Amino acid sequence: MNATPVPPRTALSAPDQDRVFAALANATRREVLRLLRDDGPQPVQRLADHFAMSRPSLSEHLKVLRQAGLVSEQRAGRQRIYRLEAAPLSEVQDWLGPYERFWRAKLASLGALLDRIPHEEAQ
Amino acid sequence: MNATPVPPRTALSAPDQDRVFAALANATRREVLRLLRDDGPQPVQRLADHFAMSRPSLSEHLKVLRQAGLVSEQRAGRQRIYRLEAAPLSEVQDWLGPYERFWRAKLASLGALLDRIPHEEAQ
DNA sequence: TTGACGAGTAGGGAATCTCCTACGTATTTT
DNA sequence: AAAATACGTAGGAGATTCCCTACTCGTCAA
Repeated sequence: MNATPVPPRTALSAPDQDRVFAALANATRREVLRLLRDDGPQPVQRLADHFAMSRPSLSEHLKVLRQAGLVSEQRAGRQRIYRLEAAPLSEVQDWLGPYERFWRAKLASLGALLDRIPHEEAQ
Repeated sequence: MNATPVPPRTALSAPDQDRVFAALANATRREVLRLLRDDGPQPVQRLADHFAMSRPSLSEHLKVLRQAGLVSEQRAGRQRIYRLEAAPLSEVQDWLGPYERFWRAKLASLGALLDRIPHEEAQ
């Protein structure tokens, strides 16, 4: 009964939360996270292949992600391997928790409403 | 078997997601959401009581939240009652889904690591 | 050791954000 | 009808974002 199944998670400070949400508020950065998630850790050049923008601009996006704690970098020769760090996303999920009942209530009543509408096959 | 337990949820377009995440990337706006969540729908003046900033500035924050679909406004005399709209937050949760296994893996291994450290009672 | 390569930084420009004060507008009270 | 109330918008200042091109730095290959 002394085991620690889940380590303690410290809630992020407001500025840290700002940084995480701001990092996510950009389609390029979300796509980087998706690539790291689906294709695993990879160097900058391979990430850059997926974007039309200049590589230095992508470098800046990576910096924003790093400062938000969403990715980490590991040097390998002259490459830098970026890796997804999902911990801040679990903080986002924790933040969402208290709101969940609101959208569940809404979706449930909308579902009930839809059920009351006669189903028409064609328009 | 023709009932609709949950209504169809259309995924947000990238610019819409940008708007939601950007709206959340500000402590004042997150606090507004919390107030609407915990204290229910309320007029602008009552929200403004909680902030040091000018009321017009808060009005602009409310506009950002409105444009992200996170709040709705209903006029009542010369007041405008703001209400939490949690639907976009459920989109955020959906977006988080595919990342969940990453932080679960990380937290689990960290938990296991902590379990291997001898528990010391005092420093 | 010289050159090429992978990646970050510097600096700059246009747009956007976040705050302010002043003002406009609709509604309610007197 | 006039004054007060509740709120939004206009316009502006200063900071930040997001993109670019040029350049620097470290590492590997010839």
